[in-house]
Amino acid sequence: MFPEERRNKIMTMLLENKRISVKALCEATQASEATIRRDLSYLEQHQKLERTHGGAVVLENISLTQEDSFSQKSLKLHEEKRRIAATAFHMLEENESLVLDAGTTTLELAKLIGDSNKHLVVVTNSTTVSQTIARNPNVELYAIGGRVRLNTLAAVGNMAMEALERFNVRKAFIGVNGVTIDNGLTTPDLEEARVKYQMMKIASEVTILADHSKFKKVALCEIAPIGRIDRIITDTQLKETIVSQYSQYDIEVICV
Amino acid sequence: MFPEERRNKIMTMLLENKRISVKALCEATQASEATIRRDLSYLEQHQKLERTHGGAVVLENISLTQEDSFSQKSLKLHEEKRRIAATAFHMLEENESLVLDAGTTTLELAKLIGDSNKHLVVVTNSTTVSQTIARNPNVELYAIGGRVRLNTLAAVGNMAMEALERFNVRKAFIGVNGVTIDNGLTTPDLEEARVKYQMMKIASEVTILADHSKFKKVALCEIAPIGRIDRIITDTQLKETIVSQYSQYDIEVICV
DNA sequence: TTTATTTTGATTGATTTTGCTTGTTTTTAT
DNA sequence: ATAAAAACAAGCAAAATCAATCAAAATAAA
Repeated sequence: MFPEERRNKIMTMLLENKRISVKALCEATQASEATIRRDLSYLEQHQKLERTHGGAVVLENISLTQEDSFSQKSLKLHEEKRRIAATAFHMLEENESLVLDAGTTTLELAKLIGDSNKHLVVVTNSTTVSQTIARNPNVELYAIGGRVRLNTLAAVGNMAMEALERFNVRKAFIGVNGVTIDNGLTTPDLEEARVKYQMMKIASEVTILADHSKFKKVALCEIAPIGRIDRIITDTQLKETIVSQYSQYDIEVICV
Repeated sequence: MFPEERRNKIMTMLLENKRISVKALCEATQASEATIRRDLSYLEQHQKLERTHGGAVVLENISLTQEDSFSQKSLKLHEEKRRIAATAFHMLEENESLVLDAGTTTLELAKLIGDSNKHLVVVTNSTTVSQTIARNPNVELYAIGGRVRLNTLAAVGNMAMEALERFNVRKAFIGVNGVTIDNGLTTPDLEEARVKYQMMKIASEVTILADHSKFKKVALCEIAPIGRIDRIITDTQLKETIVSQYSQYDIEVICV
């Protein structure tokens, strides 16, 4: 068995079980432990796996809070979210009013607002967004109350819906989990979907923040049909053919 | 199970629940407590989590500027506030409902609730308290919305007042800036005073959390007369003569 | 074929990991 | 306040795993 052949086999076996022991690899390849270890060392140096005492495990990107341990891909996706948020931020004019929902991309926007001096009126149902935006003393901040979903820290339910009704804002920035022409905008949780829809209703201009991975995906609950929105900000990896489809519905697609 | 594999599992489990106990990890990984503790130590050193007695919690990237403006206040008499909060916490029964206002002492109480498993229904107008309490998955959390005062991160104003009206809770825990027999409970901001009063109205039992430094002080705005409350939790530095005065008004004063 | 290079497997001592035990600290209950 | 219980850190020794070294084997180049 050639060295490369053996390394391929190692990777195959590793990906099957997410883990693999040196012993199992010796059996499978009929090579000595020393050879296997050398292979594992090599593969680790080439960022193909992570060695551990007794074997190896697949590279995982755990830790949502620790950004340094993010894998290449999710780091990149994060970079894209930041660019999307930055574009949205630059669309904001002085003294404009906006509503922000809960989500990772909108949180990025919140960070930009929080670290700026822009005068804004912000409405949000997200505890996290509130706290972030509060760093900017020039913001007039309105928190939407209601039952709090603990995993997203967003207020939902009737109270949130009614509270939102009282506001009228210029722009809405909404994060979603799925975007398609046929199924429109979708998200996994029904109550959050309703809140997001309500946010759209109270805004004169609706902008969706969604990186390319959200397109052609359908989540469980519909927020609104695609015709309900005015603009999507996404990243440059979105195919031109998809962009043009949305243009037919009078939706401005901004790729950054 | 390899060490790295086990640590990945720990992080996965941790991120699912925001908190995890050593015992649960022993069960899940079939490793000894010593091994788990070593792993937790390792992960803490690598800034992946925060250890606690009995387990670990996710790293909260607490809001920075706010944290600073808080920190000076909360550093002062911090020990006392923690003890006061702990006493309040032990007064809570399973499945009880309570309302918490914004403040450093109530935030200490929120931390205790957040790090516990107690089943509770919590109503609060504080973004910070919300986020802290949300660490406890057994809490049903209701956020009070409204205009957010940026320096305290508390919702105030008509919206907050109306939202509070909808609730009826067992216990209210209120922080104040001044406590006297004649002027009652006082605080510097009028709108916060009104919210605090509203919180008292919707609770069947009102407990004031105030360290000894708040006594014989009068702040600008009155929250409520002293007769309106049922109990004060304070620290042991409060003079006995003062304690007895409040007893005449049927107010239980607990010094811890 | 001869020579150089790479790869491999075996050996050895070093390192890592682990569970146990000890006594200490922290937490909880009384 | 005090006692009991739980959780902890530190040290230890056994087992597993590893890195380093070196010589033999395989491969490539001359």
